[in-house]
Amino acid sequence: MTASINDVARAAGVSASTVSRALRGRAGVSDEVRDRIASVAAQLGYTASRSASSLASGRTFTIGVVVPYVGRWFFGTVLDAAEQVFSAAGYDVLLYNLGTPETRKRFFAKLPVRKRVDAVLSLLIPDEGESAALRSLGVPLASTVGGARPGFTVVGIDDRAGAESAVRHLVNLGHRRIGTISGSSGPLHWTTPIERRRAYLDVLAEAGIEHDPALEADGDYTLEGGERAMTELLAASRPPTAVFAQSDEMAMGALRALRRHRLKVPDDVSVVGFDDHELADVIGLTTVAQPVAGQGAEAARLLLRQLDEPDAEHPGHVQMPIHLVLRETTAPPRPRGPQ
Amino acid sequence: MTASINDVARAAGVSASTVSRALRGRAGVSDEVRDRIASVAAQLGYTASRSASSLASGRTFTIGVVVPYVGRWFFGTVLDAAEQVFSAAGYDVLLYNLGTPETRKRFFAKLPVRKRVDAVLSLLIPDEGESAALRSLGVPLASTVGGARPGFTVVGIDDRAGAESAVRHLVNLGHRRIGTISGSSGPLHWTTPIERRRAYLDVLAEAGIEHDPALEADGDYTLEGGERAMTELLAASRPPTAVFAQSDEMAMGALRALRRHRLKVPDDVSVVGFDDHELADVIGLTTVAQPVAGQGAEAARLLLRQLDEPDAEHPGHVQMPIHLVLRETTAPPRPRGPQ
DNA sequence: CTGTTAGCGCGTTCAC
DNA sequence: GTGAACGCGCTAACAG
Repeated sequence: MTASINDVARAAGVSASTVSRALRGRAGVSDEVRDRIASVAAQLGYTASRSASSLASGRTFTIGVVVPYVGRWFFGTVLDAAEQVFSAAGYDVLLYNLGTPETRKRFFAKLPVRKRVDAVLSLLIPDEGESAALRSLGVPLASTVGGARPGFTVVGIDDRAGAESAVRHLVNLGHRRIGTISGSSGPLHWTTPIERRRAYLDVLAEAGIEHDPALEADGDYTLEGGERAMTELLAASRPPTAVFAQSDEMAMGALRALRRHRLKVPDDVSVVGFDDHELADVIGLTTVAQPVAGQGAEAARLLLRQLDEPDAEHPGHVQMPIHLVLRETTAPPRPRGPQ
Repeated sequence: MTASINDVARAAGVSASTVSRALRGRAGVSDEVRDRIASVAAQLGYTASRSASSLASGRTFTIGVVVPYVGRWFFGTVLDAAEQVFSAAGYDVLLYNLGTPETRKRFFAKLPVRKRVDAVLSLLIPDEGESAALRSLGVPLASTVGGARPGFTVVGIDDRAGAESAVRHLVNLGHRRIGTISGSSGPLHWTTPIERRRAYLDVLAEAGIEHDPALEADGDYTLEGGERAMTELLAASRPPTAVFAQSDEMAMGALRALRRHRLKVPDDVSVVGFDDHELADVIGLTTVAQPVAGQGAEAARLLLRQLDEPDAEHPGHVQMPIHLVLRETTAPPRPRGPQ
């Protein structure tokens, strides 16, 4: 078996409490004894049992991170950044991947994080019941998605402004028939698609362009969905000359659909995405860049700060900067040929 | 505070041990009592403290997963699949993201998973010392990368055969100047790049093509690295007409470099990748497909089986199938113009 | 079928 | 500065 605190105490000729104090850097241990204990512990390969110490102290030094799909670039990147911040501070990360409705339901029903974590970072937007469940844990909560909500520290972006800059860019290029590929809102309090869509409608209205429902399609935030949605848009009686895809992955799907239809980008159709996906640059995709890793790191930092200073004031909502990145998938509309 | 087992016991009019037995579905509790306890527990929102129960039972119901970069598609996808298998079986996942040398060193020095996990899945290839450290944990070990090694259940692919099929494809198309973009082997026992490179050399030799060191470049397994490597290859006195990139991300970088050099793919240069990245299809990249999620799920299943049947025989090495996917980045070399 | 008794390994009072 | 005693919440072995 692995060494316990008593093994170390015996080998060092002291009591277990002294070992505990010494190893955790608490005051009240002479330097000589402290050194002796440290060397004995190292020699025995001793590590305090997390189960035992959290049982005794009530702290777990563990953060629960809840993610819809770790495999997707966006979430993987946020998680990566957050994990680095947590582990640098000595916290472990318990990961919950809640991609399917069943796993999600099971998670919120059983709340396996109860009594296991000191805080929770949610990369998914909980609905009312799920929010309440998380709040019932009684630990600090943070999120990198969705709008401000009670009990959570939310680090996000201004979805509205981002989407506006994308659509306005298309308008400024001279496009009048501008389509959009949205993410399904689903049954959740997922405000992002709502905000981005509203921005789309607002900019059209502002430019005096009448909204045509045939120019909206749902891309489900996936590549395949984006492809399907673009195909739908192309089937309209008067297809769009430009498309605002509300995520880069859907934009990539749209590009694939366009290629299959032998349409040239940006000559025949312009495409703007949202996110600045790692591969957006490879593809030359014009997009709204948001600091994905930055949001994960910032949310993690804010969570740690709440753990350190439980009584201080903490911001409920932080917005990170965004900007439009012009690349090669947008251009003025082709001069009208014979209609 | 949250309810403890004693609160439930008191409210249900039974002892704590009966509650424990009832809630874990152990035999020896009458149906009537079991139901009563279940409803009381639900009402009180009781969940057993994992710290306490693992302290008492010695089991943690937690799996440690060690990953080099969660943000990269390959690892994110493997992790996603593995996590689903683990959580379906009632296990939690402790994630360790070891991207930088410092975090990696710290992890193996302190081994925070000690006494915290029932098993470890490693998505990185540990060197000798790191392997020994993991073995010292005394728990089942599995990995989805690298070759067979003692103490680990390894789920992998035949890197050699995969790389051979890629290079042979280029040879069969008629290419004679075939370059390769390799992943740096680094200081680790990372056999993948070695195997893939050897396959490259073997196929060239087999085809009677002399090996030209100027046609090899290191792409560091990243997009940017792939771009740099391709740029290097293009600077050779006689650049390649085809390139085997040892990962799709490097292949995408190569494509970007080629576009910047105004070279057409596959007309001027053919490119083959390795992995079948999610976006390979969007880009039309010819590549060697490997079941990425499949490897994660299989490794997870094998680990769980070891946990269930510690004394049974367990396979040390499993190989998953691979196959070449022909898309649009490969074609016969352009007929020689005036040299 | 159920209750009682001991720990699991540590942190945290208190004394000394 | 150090040690002894207690308890964190639960499971396991033993009675009955």
